[in-house]
Amino acid sequence: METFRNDRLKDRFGNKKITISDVAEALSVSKTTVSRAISGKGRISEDTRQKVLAYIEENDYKPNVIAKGLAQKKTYNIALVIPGDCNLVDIPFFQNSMQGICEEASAHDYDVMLVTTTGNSSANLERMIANNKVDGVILSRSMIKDRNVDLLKAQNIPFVLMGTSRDQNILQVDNDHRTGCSEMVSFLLRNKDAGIGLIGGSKNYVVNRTRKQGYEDAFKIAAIEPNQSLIFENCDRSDKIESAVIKLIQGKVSSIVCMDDVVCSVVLQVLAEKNILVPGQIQVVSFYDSALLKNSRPPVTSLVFDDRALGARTCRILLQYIQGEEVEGRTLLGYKLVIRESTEGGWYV
Amino acid sequence: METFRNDRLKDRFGNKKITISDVAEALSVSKTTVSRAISGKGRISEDTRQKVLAYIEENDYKPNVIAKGLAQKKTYNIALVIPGDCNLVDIPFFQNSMQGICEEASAHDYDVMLVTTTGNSSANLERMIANNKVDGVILSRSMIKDRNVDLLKAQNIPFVLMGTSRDQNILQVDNDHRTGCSEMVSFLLRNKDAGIGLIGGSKNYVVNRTRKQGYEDAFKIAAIEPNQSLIFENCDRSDKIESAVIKLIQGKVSSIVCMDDVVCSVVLQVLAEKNILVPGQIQVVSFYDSALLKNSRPPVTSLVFDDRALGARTCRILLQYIQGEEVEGRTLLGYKLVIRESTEGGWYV
DNA sequence: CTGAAAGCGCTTACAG
DNA sequence: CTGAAAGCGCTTACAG
Repeated sequence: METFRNDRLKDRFGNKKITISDVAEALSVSKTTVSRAISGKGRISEDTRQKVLAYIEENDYKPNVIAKGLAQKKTYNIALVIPGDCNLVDIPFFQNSMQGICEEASAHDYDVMLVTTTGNSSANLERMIANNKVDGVILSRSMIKDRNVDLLKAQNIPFVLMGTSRDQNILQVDNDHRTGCSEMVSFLLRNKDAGIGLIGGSKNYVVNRTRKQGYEDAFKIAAIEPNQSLIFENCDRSDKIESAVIKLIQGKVSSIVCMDDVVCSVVLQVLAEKNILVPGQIQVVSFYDSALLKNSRPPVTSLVFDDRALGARTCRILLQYIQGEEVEGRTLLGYKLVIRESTEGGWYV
Repeated sequence: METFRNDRLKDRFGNKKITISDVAEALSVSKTTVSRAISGKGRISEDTRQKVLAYIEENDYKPNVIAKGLAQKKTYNIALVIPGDCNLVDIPFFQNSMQGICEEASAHDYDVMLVTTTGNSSANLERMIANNKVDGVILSRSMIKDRNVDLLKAQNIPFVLMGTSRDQNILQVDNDHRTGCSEMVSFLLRNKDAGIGLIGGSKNYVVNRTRKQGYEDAFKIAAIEPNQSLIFENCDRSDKIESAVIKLIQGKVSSIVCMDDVVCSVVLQVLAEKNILVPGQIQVVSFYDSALLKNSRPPVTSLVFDDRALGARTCRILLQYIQGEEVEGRTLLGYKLVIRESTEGGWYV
């Protein structure tokens, strides 16, 4: 078996990069001048500025961000905290928002450090902060009780939550799940048929509670009392979902609202096995539309959110905050209600 | 709407951190001594060493890794490159391996920077490298032609591929897909029934080609000629998968081998719609077992890999390489063949 | 065993 | 408008 050894250690000077001193020397100006030409700070004649910029461009000089950071007591890094043990339904969300975050960060010459947290330990985040490696932190979709929040507050580190919290003192950016869910349930309620079941995942996730509020809002708007026996929360395993579906079938509901796509895919399977037609006998909708449902049969009516935009927006707000700009305490992003076959049954029209 | 402004900018000294100078001064020793006590490099009396360590412990001093890095021309960061636009089936893989990478990196006091690449552009990686922000790079599951590899080679940046490449000159760590797939197909071939269909995703992914080789290996071992008309590659959309399944049903195969879980979930759906019993009429196996299939009915026989261990191992090898240690050119990690209901049909026994 | 000094590659008062 | 100098918080020859 062939082995490798890093030979770069020996000829360190093989790929030596050009520094600000080199530029200064070549141009017979001071490092100060070069620095000013680049940063745009401080007075400098347009002439020398152009001269420096031209030289830099031509010789492909890239300032060392680490050194710059040291001098400015900045790192030009932010941390993204994601749960290492999240469940399937959240994964596409993280994937997409991550990309939005990275793009936005890049655009402002920031980089993103990844922190995974397992269970309720914030050891990794603690280490990252102790090491001074980041200027701020993005927390993703949080649990009801989040230790990371406490840590960040105690250390006075700028952070924003990509998600929703009841804590008014923390910056938050989220998709408008509540309004979206309300609108979707209102759509189902348009004929005043209150036989709408709800199946949701763990109540430990704030987002599930928010969605439930949207469901309730819709009933309030329609001035209809929701039937509590049709609501099944904390269905975090497929057997729980299955038994919920069976009860809803027995209850002869006309629709089943799934709080997320994992729930939805199990619901569809169970309905298929029981030979219940969708939407013929029961309509199905999902509060979240991910790639998971892409191949579902039938395609299901769902709320769609732009997670990538969410990530980008969250990142931008953190960066603004870090730079001392004033930012909104809470930002809510839009949604789209997409009607698909799973609610196209015409029997109720 | 309430707004926020970062007040930390004003009282910078509010949360000033203790530096090596503070420690040195407090102990009436030089910074050199403190540095040596911490790093363990250079001669130092056990006495002073303990004294320094005790003080540090007590006063919670954490060296500034950025400054340390500047002095050593290191960053203590590695970059993880993941495709921003990967398809669903890869997401759980990234999620799990990511965690392994982060844990291993943490254990060696390294941190992980996230780089997402879209399409075939390596602009983000280029920026990260130009900015000197990382000591090395982990590339994840690559396409047949990967521009990042060219970039990294040209710049002479240490990197390892978490995946497989035919290029013998790049460090690679991967699950042993080939042997695993071979063993699974051998299991199906144990009764010399060659009616085994294969449905796979895009051939642009190296991993899909590797899996196919495993399939072929098994036939070779059994001295049976595979029937080319039962092999369907490049099924990257569900309609392609569906038509492949239909042809396989017409071909009266006894088994369908799915190259990944997305393929598998579509296959199961189509079989259910066509009222084909699994495993009664057709057995189904998948080459990769992710959370995606967790709720499948019936549970499917599959290869299971430890992606988290893969990530950790990949990270370790990169770190060793960066430090100048000798490492294996290629490392292959094990797998487990898990027999589940989808192949438990007794008709062929 | 220990320390003064130079240096990593930048920025930024301060002085001119 | 420009530059010398000090400084960010470390490390590391070099000398003692």
